[in-house]
Amino acid sequence: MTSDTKPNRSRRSEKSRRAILDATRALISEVGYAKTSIEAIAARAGVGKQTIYRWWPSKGAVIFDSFLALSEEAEGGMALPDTGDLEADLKLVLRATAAEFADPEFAAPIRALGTEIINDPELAAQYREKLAGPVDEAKKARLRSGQEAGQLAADADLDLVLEMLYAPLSQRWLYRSGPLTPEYADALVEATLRAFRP
Amino acid sequence: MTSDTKPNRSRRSEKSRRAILDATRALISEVGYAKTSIEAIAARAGVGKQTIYRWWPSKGAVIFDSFLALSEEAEGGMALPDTGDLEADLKLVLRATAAEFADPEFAAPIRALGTEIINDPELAAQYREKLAGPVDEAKKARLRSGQEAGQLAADADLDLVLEMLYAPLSQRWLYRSGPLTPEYADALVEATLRAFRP
DNA sequence: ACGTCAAGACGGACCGTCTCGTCTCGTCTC
DNA sequence: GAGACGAGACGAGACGGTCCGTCTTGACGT
Repeated sequence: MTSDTKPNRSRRSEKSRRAILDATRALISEVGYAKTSIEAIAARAGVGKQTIYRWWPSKGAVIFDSFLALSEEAEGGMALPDTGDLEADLKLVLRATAAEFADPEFAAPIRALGTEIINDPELAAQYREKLAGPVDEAKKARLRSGQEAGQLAADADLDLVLEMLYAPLSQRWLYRSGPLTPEYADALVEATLRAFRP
Repeated sequence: MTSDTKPNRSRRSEKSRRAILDATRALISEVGYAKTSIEAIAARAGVGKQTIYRWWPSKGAVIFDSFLALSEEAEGGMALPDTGDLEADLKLVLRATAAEFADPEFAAPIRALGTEIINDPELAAQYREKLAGPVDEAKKARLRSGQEAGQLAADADLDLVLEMLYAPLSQRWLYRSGPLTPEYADALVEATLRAFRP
């Protein structure tokens, strides 16, 4: 009855897939999230609309995949610095994160992704699993190392530590409620470590 | 709802204004943000579309005003509890906030507003000034009282304290990255107070 | 009389679906 | 192997929808 034949992955055109993902990223950073339409992506990629609808269920999924592809390219830079000084390492990382957020080139796509995630629980789950998850694990690994070195309370809830470190930064950026200075990043690290010191 | 030179404000129909704002809130909590269109609002409110476009510049502005009206009604309940025990008071408030977020009736409109704010800097500024600002001031007043009672470091940056208290909660809810239990709210308060204790 | 009002027509942008005819494949036959 | 065949993905774009933001109409209130 259901002639809902699923597409055959092995016959998929890698060229079209890349073109669509590249066009998506280009359009988002050029004209912004709101004005990026499926039609525009298809035209830019030199692709039929059906080729997009065949492989992705929604605009959010396309945006998500264009991100996933980007992060997979930069897989190597996943390891966080571990000089033995947790506070110094965290300050370095949080300052870098703050600087990234300040760059419009990075900011626009992340806002686009955030917008989709807020209104699509399924996409949110995928985001946590495939993008945020691995990064958070790397961060928690560094915290655990600090824990073993006695720079963090042994019973500290690492998920909570992570949230207290990053959530204020994310929120300040997302809602544009304040400046993202290196001093702010430092204050965040200092306060969080004070809360969870051994 | 900013600078309207052309239309004559004194002739504006209060009945239509209320009907539009009420219909907006009703639609958002019924069918969700994405499916709430200006046309649907006009039909629901029994109002011509032009009456909306005459007084509001965008869908985001209508949504924002429907919120503003709501918060102005509940102006009285702005004062936070002050029993003298800062930790207990904060736990009470954060638990209540967590419970509010868990209620779909509240959640949907706040997500809608958040979506608009992320992609509209001007709306974000208005949000901070007219909605978040006063609430944050009330919260900071309670923190200041705790500071004077010696329950918080005298040199604590109250903006930072506020962010460390609320941002993790907001982020967890916005991205659905974890449960919002009373225990979580308590842990957040305890960790934050530990970071800023005298 | 004037300006706002409800109602809705209008052109335009995109949506998601649906053909087209073309271009790749793997398979089957000789 | 070589050529014919068929399944299915492809680019292109027409189609009926929804919603946008503007514009027109006639009723109503002051």
